[in-house]
Amino acid sequence: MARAKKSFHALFRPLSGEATRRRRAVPPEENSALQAMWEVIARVPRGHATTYGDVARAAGYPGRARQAGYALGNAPDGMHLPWHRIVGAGGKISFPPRSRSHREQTRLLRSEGVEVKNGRVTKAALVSLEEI
DNA sequence: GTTGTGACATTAT
DNA sequence: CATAATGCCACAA
Repeated sequence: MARAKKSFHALFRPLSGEATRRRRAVPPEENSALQAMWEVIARVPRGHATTYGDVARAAGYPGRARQAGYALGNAPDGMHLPWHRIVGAGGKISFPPRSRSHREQTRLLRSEGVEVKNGRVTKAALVSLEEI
């Protein structure tokens, strides 16, 4: 009885479906990294600001500042995140000067007592999320 | 597959 | 102060 050799594919058959990693099209609602960052952003206190890097770190993703930016840009509108409280390293507003967003962010920050000078929030306004 | 882009950060020059 | 080089990683094309 010629025992049929199992085919290569049969031997390396998918470990039951799960192995079929479905990359692509990960809806933000299922992206735990984004979720974590949204959580962090939501608790940045009024009258203060923090940085993208800080958000990423506090969310458990150190070194992924860009993802923090991505998280903000893709946050559902209904979430009402305090997006204006997130700034670049050193307190620098990350939008191009004179852009709509830049002006709006400046306005919102000032409206809650944060001093913004030359596109930067003062150091005193910056809060490390470790302290919260 | 690869490449380019980006609400970034850090370090070095 | 400014620029460049890296690192980082999801996405779109």
